[in-house]
Amino acid sequence: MIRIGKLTDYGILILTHMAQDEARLFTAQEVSLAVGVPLPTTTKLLKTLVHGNLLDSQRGTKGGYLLARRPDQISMVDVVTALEGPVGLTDCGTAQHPGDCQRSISCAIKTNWQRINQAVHDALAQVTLAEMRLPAVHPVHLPASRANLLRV
Amino acid sequence: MIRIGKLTDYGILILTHMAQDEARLFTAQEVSLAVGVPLPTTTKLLKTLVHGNLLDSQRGTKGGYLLARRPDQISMVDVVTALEGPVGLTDCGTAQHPGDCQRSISCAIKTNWQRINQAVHDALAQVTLAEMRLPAVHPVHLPASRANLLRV
DNA sequence: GTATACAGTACCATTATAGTACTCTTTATA
DNA sequence: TATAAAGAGTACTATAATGGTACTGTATAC
Repeated sequence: MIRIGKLTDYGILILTHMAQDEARLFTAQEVSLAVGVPLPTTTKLLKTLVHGNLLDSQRGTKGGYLLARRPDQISMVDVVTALEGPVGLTDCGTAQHPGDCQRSISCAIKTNWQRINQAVHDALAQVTLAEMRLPAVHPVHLPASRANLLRV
Repeated sequence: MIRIGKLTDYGILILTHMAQDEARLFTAQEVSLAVGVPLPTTTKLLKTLVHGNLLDSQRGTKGGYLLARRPDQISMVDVVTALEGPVGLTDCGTAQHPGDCQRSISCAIKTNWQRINQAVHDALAQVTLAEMRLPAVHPVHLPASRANLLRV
């Protein structure tokens, strides 16, 4: 249920690593090695995170990436939004009756989904990168699931 | 970000429809027509919902499906869990260091993910099928996103 | 006994995701 | 000012999950 992609997982790993030394400039190669994610994938993620305004980049010989804000100013919504795309909902109605809100009950449902969405959004907003560095209060070990997916 | 599949969306549509007449027996065909989802897909979903103990089924000529519990006793976690699979997390560590919790920071992150997971879980648990029948307090219309995905 | 309706399973097509490669631009420094 | 280091941008491919369908089996009312 409710999935978060591998790349987002990596992205959080990357940001958490960089948060260890929050003002430092990291090269893509450094990050790749530290986190254990292949360089091409790492660079791709770093670029995306720059686009999402979570990282600043510096080009040239002594270039690299660094956090755009302090770790406690970066929440998981920011990260997930940057890596998985914008918040949004499907069009109203079913496939058979697109946009036909009056005809079906689906529109009322969609608006209710937004209630849920908001709750999920808030949940993600509450956790910052700074907190992710710390161990959870009650660490629990759940059994592994299939195929490297984070299933919430 | 955080996606809910089309089938889950349909499933909620189906359950919401059946909740209109909560003690009645519905045939798969009836449901299919009412909700506007093709019969094969509808039956697949109905079967899955029976497995998830959200519906009871009755075989034979006068058979059909009905809600296993009252609509206010069925939450969105139940539905989403039934249709998208069990709650769980990936294995600890990165692809390079599977299960190697000490070596990397990822394990601490995973346990923190569970905090988020719990929040999401709670958010879904708070909304019941009974509530889904009602219009939201503040209905908002967000722009449509791509490819029939519910993006939370 | 037969028609109806659900149960179970296995399969195929589509699509999103993950991952990679290649070319271009910027900048420090020798 | 030439060069090498490092990021920017884009486009492509393979894999895997999802969505959708078909087929065979089983129960039950009339």
